Amino acid sequence: MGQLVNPSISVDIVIFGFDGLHLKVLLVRRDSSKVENSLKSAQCDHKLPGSLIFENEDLTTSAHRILKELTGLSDIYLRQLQVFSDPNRIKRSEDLDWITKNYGVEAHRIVTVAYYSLIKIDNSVIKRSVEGETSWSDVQTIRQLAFDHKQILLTALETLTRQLQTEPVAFELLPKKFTIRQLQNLYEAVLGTELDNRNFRKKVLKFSYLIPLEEKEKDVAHKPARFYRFDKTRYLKEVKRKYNLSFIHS
Amino acid sequence: MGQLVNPSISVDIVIFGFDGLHLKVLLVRRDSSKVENSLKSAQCDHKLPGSLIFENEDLTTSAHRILKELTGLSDIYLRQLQVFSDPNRIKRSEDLDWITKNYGVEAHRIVTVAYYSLIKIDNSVIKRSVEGETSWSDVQTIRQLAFDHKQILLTALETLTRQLQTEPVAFELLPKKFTIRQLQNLYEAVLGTELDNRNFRKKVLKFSYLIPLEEKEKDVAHKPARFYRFDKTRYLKEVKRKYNLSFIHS
DNA sequence: AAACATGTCGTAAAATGTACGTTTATTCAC
DNA sequence: GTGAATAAACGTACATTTTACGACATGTTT
Repeated sequence: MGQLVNPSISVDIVIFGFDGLHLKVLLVRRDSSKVENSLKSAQCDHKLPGSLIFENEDLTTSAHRILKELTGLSDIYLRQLQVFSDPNRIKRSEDLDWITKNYGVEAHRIVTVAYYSLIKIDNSVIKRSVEGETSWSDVQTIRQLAFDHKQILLTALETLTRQLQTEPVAFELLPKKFTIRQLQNLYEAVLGTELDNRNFRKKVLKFSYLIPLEEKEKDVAHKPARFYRFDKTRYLKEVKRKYNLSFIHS
Repeated sequence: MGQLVNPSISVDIVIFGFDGLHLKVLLVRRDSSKVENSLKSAQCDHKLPGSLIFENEDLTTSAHRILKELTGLSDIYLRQLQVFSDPNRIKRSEDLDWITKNYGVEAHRIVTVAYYSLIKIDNSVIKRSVEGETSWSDVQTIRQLAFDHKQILLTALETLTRQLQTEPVAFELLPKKFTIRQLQNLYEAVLGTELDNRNFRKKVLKFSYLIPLEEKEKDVAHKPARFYRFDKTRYLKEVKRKYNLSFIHS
């Protein structure tokens, strides 16, 4: 039996945000000053926020802790994505150096548990984390990421695309008050398609959990749009109702 | 920083099978003879097949290895489910004893990566694994499992239910040649509903990837049903076609 | 031959999706 | 002010899919 030392475990989080037009992801710029033979290519020094796990705690708790450190918030949408465990996922010497410098550990192998998280982009995110400067990047323009983080991002994107069509996660990315147009822009940005506004309205306005507010847009050069909010309680009721009905039909 | 020893990592697999009427899951009976203060409750000594991971390999590879040991097959449907990492998920002294005896390791904490797998139940499964006797159990009748394996099973069931409605995974559970009735029985067993046979037929027979065969049932007390097979290539073509079309519509 | 279970065909109503025309409220340029 | 521009909001006709269920065919058991 090839009894080796246990791998280290890390948590990495794909944090999505939406600025009204484009889907964004929160990245950390790796601080090259810490590493001796500093990172060469300027394109390659961004990574997903994350951390090696030393604490004796549930990994979801660790992920929430990382989110709290970055945003100050603790009630953020978070979901486990997948484990990335390729033994060779971190093998480049500059990557290993960075880990040693940053965490003070000689890790021979790191298995990472990827999470993805949806936040309202207006929630203040700190400019500087323990890992380096943070910034929002447009998902479409990202070419390279450190380690296997590009692959993790792609997996997260797939999951988001699928989930957006089956669960009401869009509202995690929008402000509390939003217009139908904003909702549509989000769907168009993530799905990469144009949608017919008239049919989109008809569809979403049927949902009992989209509550129209009295408030309307201001200072726009057209008929001002009504604001709506998402009512989670009503959503759960509607889901339950559908679920019950499905047992009546033959 | 609470620098502790890295947790051990295990892989546990929920292996589903279908006997024509009921959804089954492959369980291992824990060998109590190995443990000094042997397991008391007879209901509690079943677990999911799995293994602690010592090898320096991708966890999916480990899962495939475990499946190969159990079934002799290597082309089995396998999918990562989720990580279970509660620090207290394994704390009972008899559980820790069993691990020590079975793996020769004093594990202080085990993080497990759960997989789920779908197999044709007629594929021979070995009677005795390194962990103990194996047997198929009816999913509906399972009350308790060792560790947090009941929770893992429930998560797998949820995933299977959802996946059955969006992807053609049913065919992984059925024999290569199957009747529409068998397919319907599977859906009814997993979804827990009765379906209208006439509408079910209409729906599935529209799929181009369900290929009718010449062969029919024999020795049945009614009109013998035609056999069908699943054509994966055609399925992929049909998916691609739909995907392309979705970009034509506005 | 009757009873039975299931396969097979068909059809009408309901629900949902698609395409697209029209009206309304606001700002801005003049 | 007046009209153009803009996007919200409303409406309508048609196509497609889903659901419910009637009627009949087929092969086996008793």
